[in-house]
Amino acid sequence: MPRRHKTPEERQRLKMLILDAARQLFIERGIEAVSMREIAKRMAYSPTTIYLHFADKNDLLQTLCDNDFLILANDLQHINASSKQDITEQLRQLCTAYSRYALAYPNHYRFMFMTPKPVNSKEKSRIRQGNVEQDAYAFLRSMVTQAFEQQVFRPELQNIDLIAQTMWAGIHGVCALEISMIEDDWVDWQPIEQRVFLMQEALIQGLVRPRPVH
Amino acid sequence: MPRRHKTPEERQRLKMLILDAARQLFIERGIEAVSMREIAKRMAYSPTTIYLHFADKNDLLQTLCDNDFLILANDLQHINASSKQDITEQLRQLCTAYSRYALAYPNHYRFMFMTPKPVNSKEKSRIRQGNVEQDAYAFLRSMVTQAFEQQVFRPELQNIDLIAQTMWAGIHGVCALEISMIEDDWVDWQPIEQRVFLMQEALIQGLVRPRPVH
DNA sequence: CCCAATAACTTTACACCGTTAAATTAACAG
DNA sequence: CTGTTAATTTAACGGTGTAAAGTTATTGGG
Repeated sequence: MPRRHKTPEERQRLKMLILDAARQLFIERGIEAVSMREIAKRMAYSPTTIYLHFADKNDLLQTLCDNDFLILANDLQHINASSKQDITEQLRQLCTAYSRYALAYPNHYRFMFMTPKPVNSKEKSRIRQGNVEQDAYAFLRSMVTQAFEQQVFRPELQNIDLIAQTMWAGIHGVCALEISMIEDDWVDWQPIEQRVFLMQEALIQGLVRPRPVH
Repeated sequence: MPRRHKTPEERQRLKMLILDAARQLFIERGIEAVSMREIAKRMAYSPTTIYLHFADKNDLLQTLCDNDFLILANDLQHINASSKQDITEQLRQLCTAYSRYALAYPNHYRFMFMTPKPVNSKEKSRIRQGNVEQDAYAFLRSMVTQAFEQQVFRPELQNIDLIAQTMWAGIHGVCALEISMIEDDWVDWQPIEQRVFLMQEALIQGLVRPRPVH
């Protein structure tokens, strides 16, 4: 029973309904269970209705993802609050918070950082790039910049993006291996907390200028 | 035109034919183009013939993967040859060789280490686990063990697997981000060689006992 | 007040996919 | 020569994403 000229609020509500159904399916039964037909079934609409609000499946997933990026960025915010602590301690906390997020929502994380995406996805995103409150990379980068200005890194390290990307890659590596290989009993995996912790410490030790020995 | 009692050699040859077709498709058009039907078309058989030699698609891909694991392990072998060099230099070379492999065959790498696999895959593998010449993790682990015995690591690091897994995760992180995010222009990615190099150095610096300062 | 326009939604359809079951073919054993 | 059986194909099932066409029912304009 269609109504002509749905209000923008109603259109938004339906869009949310789609996203909610998708997210629920995503969480309950994993990413491979998320099909357009399944989403539609769950919200008691026909599959093609979804295409009135999203260009295609990827667009839908991308939108779903945007939300998760915001949640991640938001999770990181509270670190800065306790800014009495020194900057390396804050970097440590950043590593911990990031890995906690990744391991708490492995399905989301997989889609966010472990799946190649079409190139056009940036323009459509509603996240404001570079905004520290919405863009987790920007947050990391700004923290690294702070540390850099306090000259905590080894003197030969002069490229802020390179430092930030290396830290990211380190923690990402631990989380990504955990998510992909958790079922694999080929390797005698050590506890994930220990792996995160050692990576974090190794990165700090490896990148930070050694304290002068008296 | 079926022949009764195909010889084991012929059966093996057909199996190879399937694997070759799959691999070629894999390389040419990416993993999502590798469908049973496409493979069959390429080798001018019917799709169902494949199922006479492989249990299902995953079994096929797993077998394909086994080969790549062997190639990786083989790529690493020659590092030990030049064993005159000190062990940290060998660890550096291991990092470089690993990342070179990952970035040269991103599709293979994706499937090997960035895709969750069913649990039963180990039993069927023809790779001998723990064999340094066939198992890349065993190779890394043995090299870390050597280094450990020479007491090159920081004294608080006593868990060999933990050290090995952390080194792996670091390099994996760089490669995995590169492979997944290469198209992403959100982040101002620094050159991949620099990212690999800094990770490698950070890991060494972070894990290795500092030389005593005179 | 009525009717045509159109937004909202559904039905149908296409071309794929992995996989199974049944049918077909042809070489061999007796 | 014939029945058996291995090798292979055809047909089919239930799934996928998505495009095109069809169906309503409300609404703005004459």
